[in-house]
Amino acid sequence: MLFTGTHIHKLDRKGRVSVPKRFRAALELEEFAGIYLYQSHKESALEGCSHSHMERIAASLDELDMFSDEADDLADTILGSSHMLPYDGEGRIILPAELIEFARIEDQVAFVGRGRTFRLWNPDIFKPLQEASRTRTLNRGATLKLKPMTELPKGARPGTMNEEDAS
Amino acid sequence: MLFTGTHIHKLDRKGRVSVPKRFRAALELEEFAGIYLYQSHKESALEGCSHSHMERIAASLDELDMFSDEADDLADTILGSSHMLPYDGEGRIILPAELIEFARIEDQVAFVGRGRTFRLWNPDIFKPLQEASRTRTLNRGATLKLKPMTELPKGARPGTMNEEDAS
DNA sequence: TGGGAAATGATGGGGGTCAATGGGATTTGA
DNA sequence: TCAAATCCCATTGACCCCCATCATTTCCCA
Repeated sequence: MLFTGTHIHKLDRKGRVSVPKRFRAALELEEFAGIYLYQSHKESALEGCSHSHMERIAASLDELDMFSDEADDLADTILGSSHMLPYDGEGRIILPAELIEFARIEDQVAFVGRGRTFRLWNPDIFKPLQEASRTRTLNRGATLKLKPMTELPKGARPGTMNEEDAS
Repeated sequence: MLFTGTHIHKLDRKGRVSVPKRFRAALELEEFAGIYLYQSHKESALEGCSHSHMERIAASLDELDMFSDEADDLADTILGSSHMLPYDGEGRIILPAELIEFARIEDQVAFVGRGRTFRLWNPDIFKPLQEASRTRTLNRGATLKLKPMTELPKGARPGTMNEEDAS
């Protein structure tokens, strides 16, 4: 149930692109056969997630004060600008023109796994950023403190579903 | 079911507008085939929801002190000014003149998903506001604290069908 | 271990279907 | 009786189903 790796696929003349088989497999138990995409806040990229992840975002927004400005902004930015994209018979989606333009995608799309979510990039834009990010990580000598297995929620091995990152 | 995305439809000469297919699908199990609309108290927009959500609002109002000013005001603004709008055979509603005027809608209507509810806007008014929301969200460095999967309602998660529930 | 089937995933494109829209006809209700 | 709401049907264009082809990987067996 994790999205991992980078997969580059072609955007065809009809605006369609195949969702990588690995990603589709990670989504196959979902009630909605397709993915959600919305514009990233920080990057020239698209954020992608599953239906259940989107439900989780909506449920989390419900918890914020219903009339707070922050909830309003997040609802407009995430829920209001998201696109629900069903697969066709071959597991492709149609990338809306608005999103193609935003992410400055041309004839290729990079699907980049980020665990529970993934991103879509113009490969030419993503590549140098990835290198820079790798360099920063190395220079920083960053290490990741792993949670002990025993603290993970039940069923977290194949069907893991608990982390806090929504960026 | 969730309301997501922004869908722009045309308001015809008879004051009719098609409810987006995706939104109708999210409502199809409702007992009332149509939607509720009322004036937003913060924005130049219309709040929209399903019959069952309106029930939920009424129930929440019940919990407030029955004679408080706040309950009075909310009852007036929400329940008192709400319109129950049935679909015609093609899934359209007739937008009451009062609401068209309030939201300053002209020949187009933007349906904007907000999870359990949605809003109707004049697209020309909504667009710059959405941009501003995005900017504020970015500057605020806002991240959404996601609820743990286990607190989501059944059916909102794929785990309902796999080993996670078995234990 | 090399090479060729066979299976599977990715890509291309034709055409049918249905959602969105427009407008006329009929009914309802004040 | 008139106006507004509802029903009904026509049009159109985007989307989705289907199939054909191409590219890779896997598998099998010599």
